[in-house]
Amino acid sequence: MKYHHGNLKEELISSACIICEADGHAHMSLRSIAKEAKVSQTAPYRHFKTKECLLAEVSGRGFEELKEILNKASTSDKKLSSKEKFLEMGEAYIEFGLAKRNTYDLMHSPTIDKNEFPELLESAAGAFDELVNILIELNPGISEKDLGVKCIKNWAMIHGLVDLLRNVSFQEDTKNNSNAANAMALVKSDIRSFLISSIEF
Amino acid sequence: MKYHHGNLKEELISSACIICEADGHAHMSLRSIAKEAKVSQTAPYRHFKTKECLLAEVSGRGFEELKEILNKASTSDKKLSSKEKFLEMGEAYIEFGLAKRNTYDLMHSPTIDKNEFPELLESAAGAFDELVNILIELNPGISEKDLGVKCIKNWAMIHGLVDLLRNVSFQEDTKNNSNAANAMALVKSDIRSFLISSIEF
DNA sequence: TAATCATGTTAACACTGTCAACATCGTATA
DNA sequence: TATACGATGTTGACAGTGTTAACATGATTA
Repeated sequence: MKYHHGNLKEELISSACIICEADGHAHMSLRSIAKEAKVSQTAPYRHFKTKECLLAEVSGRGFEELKEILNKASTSDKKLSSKEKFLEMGEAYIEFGLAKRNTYDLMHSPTIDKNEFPELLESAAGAFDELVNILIELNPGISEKDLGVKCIKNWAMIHGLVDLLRNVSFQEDTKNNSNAANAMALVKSDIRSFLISSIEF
Repeated sequence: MKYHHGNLKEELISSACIICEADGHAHMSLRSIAKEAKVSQTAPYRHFKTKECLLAEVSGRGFEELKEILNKASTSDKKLSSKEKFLEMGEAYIEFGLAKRNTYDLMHSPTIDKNEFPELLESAAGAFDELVNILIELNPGISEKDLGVKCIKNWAMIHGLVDLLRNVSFQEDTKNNSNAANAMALVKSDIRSFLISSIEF
């Protein structure tokens, strides 16, 4: 029955990560995660100035995980061409967006003002750099300007696709025959093919 | 000193639209907009079952406005080629996303479960159809499959771009020299050129 | 040993969405 | 025309939220 917890900060963060992914960051309360750590409601305030600060931490971990995933995809020991590696990265990114749905939301939520958490900007930039590296590999000698445009183009397309894949849901039972839903179903059924025809290598 | 307001529902919605755009939907309280309409805290409950229902209405208006904007861009009386019309639409979409920042957020926020508000799905699909129409114009005789892929590709790219343009902000004072920020600045400075080279007509 | 400081607790504040019970008004019907 | 009723408003209350202030505890360090 020790008064001090010992490892509270870390435990709060990892609880927050779990709750965020389970319920969405909007439904996460400081009190609930404090209770989960068997600690009083206000204990978190010894470690985080505000709720937003804790959420920023969760978001940061998300970016770190994403960066790792992208890095792993592009440096897998399978003998892949640069193009194939890029495709792997694209698929990994999409998979992350779909699997860690709520975390991905938090990472892109305006709830957290990234300008107030510069380390988030850095983490996000780190993920971007994974993209930059592979594109340089694919386009040796490309000008900085062309490289920038190419990066944005591909990033925007894939990032936008994740958003569409998640939001333009169409339920099986309801026959939603809108153009949007039909097209989306088509893409969803074979993401790899879509990427091959849509990525600008 | 009339007991009944007369036009409360409409006034609540338009107040909500204004407050959402000003403060962001997360910071909008039912009570505050009730107060603005000089009506008791619980009056909104005569017109909206929950706060989410009111927000859904706001989101719906956003989609309607977007659809109008896209339609206007593509049917302007200027003598434009189909390509140019498409570019106008792209620019208009991006402009909307940047100008009505918080409304655009709400429209894509997971706060509102679109499956619970089918009319939202319809509105969103309506905006999508504007895109479909112009692409058919540009590609007469295109197969349904190819059309779908082309639509998603362009939509995803532009939608993703909006997200990037807003989030990969770089402050002038802070010299953020990440690859991401530099590339973004480049694109931002000439969106039209970026679209020309990135849209697949 | 004593002082200090990080880290915990308790109590309280203002604010939120929401509900139940009651009040008022316009209107359809007897 | 009188009246019953449904739509629309109000009051009061509840549980839950983020946050702060004041206090308690325990480890570290002078």
